[in-house]
Amino acid sequence: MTAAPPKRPSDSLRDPEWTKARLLEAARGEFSDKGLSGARVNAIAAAAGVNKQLLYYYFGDKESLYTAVLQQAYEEIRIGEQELDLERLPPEDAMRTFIEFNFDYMVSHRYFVALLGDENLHEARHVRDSVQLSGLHARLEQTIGGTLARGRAAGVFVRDIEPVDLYITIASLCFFHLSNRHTLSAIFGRDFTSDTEIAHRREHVVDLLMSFLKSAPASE
Amino acid sequence: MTAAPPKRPSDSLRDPEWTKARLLEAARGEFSDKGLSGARVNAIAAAAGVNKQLLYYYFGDKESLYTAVLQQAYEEIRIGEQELDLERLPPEDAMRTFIEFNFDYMVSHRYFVALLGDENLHEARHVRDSVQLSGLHARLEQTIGGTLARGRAAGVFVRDIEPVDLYITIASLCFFHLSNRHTLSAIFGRDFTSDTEIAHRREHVVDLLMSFLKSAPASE
Amino acid sequence: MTAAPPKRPSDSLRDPEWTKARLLEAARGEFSDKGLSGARVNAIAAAAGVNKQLLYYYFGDKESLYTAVLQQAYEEIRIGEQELDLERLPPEDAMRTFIEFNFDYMVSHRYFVALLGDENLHEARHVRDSVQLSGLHARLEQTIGGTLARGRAAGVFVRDIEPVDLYITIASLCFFHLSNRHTLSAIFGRDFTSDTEIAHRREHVVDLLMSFLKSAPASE
Amino acid sequence: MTAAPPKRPSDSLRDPEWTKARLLEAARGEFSDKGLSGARVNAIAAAAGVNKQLLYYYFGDKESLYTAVLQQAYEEIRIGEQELDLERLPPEDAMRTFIEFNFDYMVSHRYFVALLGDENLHEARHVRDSVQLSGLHARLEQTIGGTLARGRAAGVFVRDIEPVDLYITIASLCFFHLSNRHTLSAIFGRDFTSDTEIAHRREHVVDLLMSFLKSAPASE
DNA sequence: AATGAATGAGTTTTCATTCAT
DNA sequence: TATGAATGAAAACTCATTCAT
Repeated sequence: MTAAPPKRPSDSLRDPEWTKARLLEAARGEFSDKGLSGARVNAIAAAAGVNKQLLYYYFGDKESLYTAVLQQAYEEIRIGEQELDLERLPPEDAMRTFIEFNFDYMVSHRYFVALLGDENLHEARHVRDSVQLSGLHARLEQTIGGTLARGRAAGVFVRDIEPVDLYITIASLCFFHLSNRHTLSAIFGRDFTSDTEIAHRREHVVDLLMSFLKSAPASE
Repeated sequence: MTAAPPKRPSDSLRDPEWTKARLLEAARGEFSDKGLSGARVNAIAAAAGVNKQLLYYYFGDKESLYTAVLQQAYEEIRIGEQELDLERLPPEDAMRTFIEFNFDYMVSHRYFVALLGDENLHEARHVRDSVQLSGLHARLEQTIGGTLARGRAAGVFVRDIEPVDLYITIASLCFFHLSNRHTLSAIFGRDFTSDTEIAHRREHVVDLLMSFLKSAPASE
Repeated sequence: MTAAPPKRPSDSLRDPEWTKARLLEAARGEFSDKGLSGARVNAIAAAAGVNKQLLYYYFGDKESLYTAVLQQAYEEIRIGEQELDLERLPPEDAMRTFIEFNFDYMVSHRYFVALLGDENLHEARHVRDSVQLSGLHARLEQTIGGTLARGRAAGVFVRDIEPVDLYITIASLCFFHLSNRHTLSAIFGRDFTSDTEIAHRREHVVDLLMSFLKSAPASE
Repeated sequence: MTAAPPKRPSDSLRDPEWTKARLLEAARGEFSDKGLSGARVNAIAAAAGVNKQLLYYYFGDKESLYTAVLQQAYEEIRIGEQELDLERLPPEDAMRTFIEFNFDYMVSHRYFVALLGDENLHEARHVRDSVQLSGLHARLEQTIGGTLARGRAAGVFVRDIEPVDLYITIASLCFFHLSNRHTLSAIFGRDFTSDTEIAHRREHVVDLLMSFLKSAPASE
């Protein structure tokens, strides 16, 4: 389940915040289903239950709405990560928690996976230059870096790896099996979306990553 | 480097095979750049240097052309894999070769990455039900399975892992850093597309995967 | 003279009912001139003096507009018939009035003749299954049947004939000389569209039908 | 059953007359099904089993082919009428035979009905000015006129009616129930195409016409 | 005589966006 | 704040016709 739906309008039909939230939610659904070009402004307005013109009134145009959706999506996951409060945990637990959070977040927020896929088709031109987002991600880098450092200090993490490199590896393993689940299912003639398959992959991913961090690099 | 461009028409302007090949090539470019909905039939015909109607004459409609492009893309990579002739190599070399081939193929065939991303947005409805593709991938599964078995028999691979699970893990690590390179670059304010970065990641991916295969699972 | 044009918009350019009526009127003209396939959506919009897209906004597509035109055409003639209020007339007058109304209606509503001709080319697929139309025609059948019965009861109509059979015969004689007037004129090298010719035929048709109804069947 | 299909090509694929005949036949089917605008040159060539370009080679363009089809259709019915050799029959028999021939011809050559309907949509511009056709129809007028005269001379026909007027009335009654059978069936919710219905109508039409010709005009 | 390849002009339809209220 | 009406530009697709062999 995604973010809680905005509260119903108390008694008036005129609740701008609620209307905007409904539009954003509808847009997120449409954009993640169809992509930026495939999405229809009509469909978004209809799904939000408001007049199409309101969308323009609040968001300017289709592309700005898309940007707003992406912005919100990134904020939500990064806030979720911060709320894990990894510093309070021993490094190994912290890392495992971080990996599992990412894995589970993608599973339960498939729209996030789809949105990012589509935004990459557009060369990320809607999120690039967002000061807000770079701030959020600087914090993310620090969190991972801190956990790694604590782990190495404690002797549980042996590998020397850059935080961003590790993040990309984690993200790869949490993201790809979902982003590409349809083609994978098609070419292997098998359904990769069952709970069992997902649980199996979760275990594999966590195992792979943790054992990597804890193992010594191959000497030569 | 992509597939070699079809031979020029010997002496005539009327060479249907060549025309179809040019259309496919142009379509591949447009579809990987813009996605199915974003692509313009006009642009494809123009890029192929032919009349727009020829596209319909040969491929029926936009969506069938898209399907043809995907089909061809899958065939090319799978043929490339088969030409590696992994059976001739000792298991460890075979596996490393397979991983490196996949990594390098994605790097040099970015359109493949983009096409698959877009096709997943459409829930793989253009490749599903392709008998041809499922045959190609059955062979792939056998190749990986064979290499794993040989490695375990020889004692170099300790992990017990399903071929398809391993394939997905490999693909994740070869694919994601490219499919999501734009958002990654945007959020971390850094360019992940330089040769140096790519080489760095290649080493990391191969290292991660090989050491995983060769390591013992965590005892409990 | 066709149906009165809808009232002009009082003071605003935004009068959806008026716009729809203008579109229907323009469509009726174009469809009856060119048929469904020959008609051009562009021409209809231009004739209605509105943007082409409005046509889609209000009617969905070309074929639905065609259906709406047919529906309206049938409604108008059947309403006209009902307004004759045949029950108030003695049966012979009623029947003559009905025949003359039909004859005159076709003459003054040539588009109706053309539309029906074209709709038959399409096997009536646009009017089939219209509940509204079958209701209207059930009433028509009753009206004719009632008049026939009254006439027989009064001894003025001798022939025993089914209402629908009679209707088809009447319609044949009122319709064909108009629907086929161009080929008739061409093959006989004569103009059948002059007022004199029409008046001559009217007399002939009424005479033929009335004398048939009043005559005894050939004994054997 | 329509005109006998042209003889198969004896041994060569190159039999221009046969090819032209197949094209005409295919065109007749397509034009009577879809009308001039609805017909597709592609479909005609495919149905004729020949290359589309041959159609242009033999007939020039779509519209000329349409004209050729109409020309042939008119010739065939008028030749059929002449072959009745009405002069050899007593006038009443001759007239009844003429009426029945027309009725039956329309029933068994529905394409003729459809073609004429469509040609009237085009204001008969494809048959107008055909010297050949006006000759054929002059003869028709004479045949009817002669039969009427013989009948009046013999005292069996009482009515004084112009040959062309009579022809139009006959044609109305033979044509309309077929040309408009789809809308009639739709609006009355009944199938007018069964053999029983057709036989019923045939009797009615012959009865109506013969009794009209033999009856005295209403005195006043 | 016959064919498959190729085309230009046009056709329906879609869609983001703006206007008027 | 909210709405339904209206639009222009462009999209996919069609189709009669011609070219080259």
